[in-house]
Amino acid sequence: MATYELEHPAIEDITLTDVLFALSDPARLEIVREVADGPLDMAACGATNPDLPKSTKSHLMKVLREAGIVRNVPNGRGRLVSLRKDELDARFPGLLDSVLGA
Amino acid sequence: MATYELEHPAIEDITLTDVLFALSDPARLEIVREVADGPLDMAACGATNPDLPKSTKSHLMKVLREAGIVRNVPNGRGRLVSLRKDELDARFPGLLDSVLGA
DNA sequence: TCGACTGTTCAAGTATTATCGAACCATGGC
DNA sequence: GCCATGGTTCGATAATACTTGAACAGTCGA
Repeated sequence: MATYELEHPAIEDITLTDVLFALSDPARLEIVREVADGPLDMAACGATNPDLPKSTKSHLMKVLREAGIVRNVPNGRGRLVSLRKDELDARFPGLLDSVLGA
Repeated sequence: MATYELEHPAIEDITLTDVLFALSDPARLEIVREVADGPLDMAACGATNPDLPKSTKSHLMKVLREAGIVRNVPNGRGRLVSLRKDELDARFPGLLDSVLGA
């Protein structure tokens, strides 16, 4: 299942409210913080919630991905998660930095 | 009913996720934009939705107020709504500007 | 090729939010 | 004092969102 590409919205289709909503959940925000320093194996994300069911984590990732915040590409038998920082900065200047800096 | 003060959270009790959630709704975000230029009579807010039921508008305001985004004080027979800009800027530097600038 | 590992999707249940009418209340103007 | 104005609260219903188990699929290593 880690073989195919998942859908990612184009930058111009990303909406501010969707981004804000995705970031408004503590668990999702935590994942974003973890990924902010560089790409991470999806399995390595959410280390703070080690007992989080995988279906739940998959859903959290889906919300972040569909909001345009995160990129999620196949990587071996797993997936690699990265922040779409440059694109987000271009679309919503300063937003990500202010959220992550808080 | 416009006589008593409503509850407003202290700055230090304002959480980032609550703020982001409050701003993640288009109708609420619109109200914030309207108020960004200065205090406004509550009746004047949401001019874009003129047929919005007052109970609905009151609820939207409540979410914004409880998130710490807006101040809502009695004013004659109505209420005056204003942005808690300075406080928000102090607590989450750059956040408001990036959201409003988007 | 056969497991073990990593994730996705589906479905069902739960929980949170949104919406809006109705009842109610202060204030201001007459 | 009375009424119209502006807004809150409550209660019910509808709509979203969250959570999780189960079933399934691609990949890697032995």
